Amino acid sequence: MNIVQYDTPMAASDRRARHKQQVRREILVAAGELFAQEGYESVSVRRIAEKIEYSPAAIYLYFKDKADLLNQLCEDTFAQLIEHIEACTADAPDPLEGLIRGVRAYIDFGLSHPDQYIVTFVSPPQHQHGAPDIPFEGSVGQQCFRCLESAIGDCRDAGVAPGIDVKTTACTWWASIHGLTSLLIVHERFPWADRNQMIDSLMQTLVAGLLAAPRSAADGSQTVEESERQTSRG
Amino acid sequence: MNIVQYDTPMAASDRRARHKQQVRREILVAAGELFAQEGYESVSVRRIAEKIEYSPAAIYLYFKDKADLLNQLCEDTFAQLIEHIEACTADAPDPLEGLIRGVRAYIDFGLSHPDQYIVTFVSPPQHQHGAPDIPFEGSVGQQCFRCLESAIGDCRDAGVAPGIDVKTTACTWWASIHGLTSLLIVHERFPWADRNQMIDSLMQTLVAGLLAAPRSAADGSQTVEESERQTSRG
DNA sequence: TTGACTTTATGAACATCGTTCAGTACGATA
DNA sequence: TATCGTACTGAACGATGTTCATAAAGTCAA
Repeated sequence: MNIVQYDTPMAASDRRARHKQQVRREILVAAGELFAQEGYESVSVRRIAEKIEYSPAAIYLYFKDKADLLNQLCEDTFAQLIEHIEACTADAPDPLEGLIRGVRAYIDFGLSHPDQYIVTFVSPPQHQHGAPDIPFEGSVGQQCFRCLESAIGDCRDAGVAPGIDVKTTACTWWASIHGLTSLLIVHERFPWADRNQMIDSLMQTLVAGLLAAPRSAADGSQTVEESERQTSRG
Repeated sequence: MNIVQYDTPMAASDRRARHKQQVRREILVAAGELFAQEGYESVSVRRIAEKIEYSPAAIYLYFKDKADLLNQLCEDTFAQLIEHIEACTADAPDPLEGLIRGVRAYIDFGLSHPDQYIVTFVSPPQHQHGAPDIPFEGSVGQQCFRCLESAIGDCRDAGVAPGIDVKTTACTWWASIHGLTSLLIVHERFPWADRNQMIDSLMQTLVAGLLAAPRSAADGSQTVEESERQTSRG
């Protein structure tokens, strides 16, 4: 940090604001590292304070809550998520490839930011009784879901799966992807199959589902029974 | 409860053992209700004790931990789930139909026992760092997963998808199914597509994935790229 | 430089948490 | 009736998230 000896009044208050932002960032970084290493629940505010050599009470000058700390971290990392997905899908040769790359980017991101992923997607939103509704409209989550919707829409428009309902497909895709990501994080000790093989298998299944989707939009709901009849009795 | 006035010595100790089991059950029921209503983290041992009108310390005569309490509840849930699935799949005409019915039974169970489902599958297992591993081998959870594995194995053996790796497929199926179930429960306010349509869409996708699986076991990992090439450039 | 005012940081405290343990009450046995 | 073992409890411990009065430091007009 620079040592400024003679300030104009305005420069002084500027520097104070800058310093405040800096301390705030310092807290976030420390908290982020500890949460990632040992999990949100088992990291105390006192330990975060100790790491940055402040008193525990100081943290409450910068953040409302311990939860607020994590939420701010989530905002940060999910801005990164969108950035990451867009970077991975930018130069895809076609819509389906873009969709696939985006999904892989999502899974990778979740697995490398497990704590933030759990808080945003896995934990039930109601913390206490009478907790304020956190709005979905305009959230980073919505932005993220729209990313998936538009990627699937592009595939449909490109003729990959002309008959699908984009919203339904986006929901089930998200469900599958989230299912794998969250289970791998939460049930870490489960005797999973090989991780990459599972991701590949899921991607293959999702794509196969797209390609096998009904060619006309009308009769989507009967398809399972049709497939089943074809297979089991033919 | 019967009032027994004259016991033989053996009958007396029997009754005491029975009473102990009864209290144990009482604790589990109370804990289950509270966990379901307000979540594991925000229910204290003291509140559970208060509900059954015992002292907090009494609970530790029956359970090692607060976490142990949760684990016992999960065992119960698994047992119910297995029973439900087996009832639904018992008279299936063929393996694929059995698999499909089992999966639907799983989702239905989750959606109609949302709180138990969350406690068992969604909430991260409560262990500190360096806590002893709770063994998966021999647990009811393993039994449950084997149920899915064997259903998928039966499909493979029946020629539905000869080339698949059963374990990998079981894992990804569970991930997808769990993803949908848990998201529908946890993010209740999310603007989902029609619920039944989503379930149908997921089932269709999973079955399509099975049918499109590689016919030989060797080259599973390349299938996504193959499918994609076929679609986007043809 | 002084003195008033604002911002930043802290130590002590509060309520609550999971958990333990010495000690009590009580039914079963002899 | 006396003894023994089990079931149970009250009080306490250390740790948690959070608050608040207070102190220190910084800012700025005079």
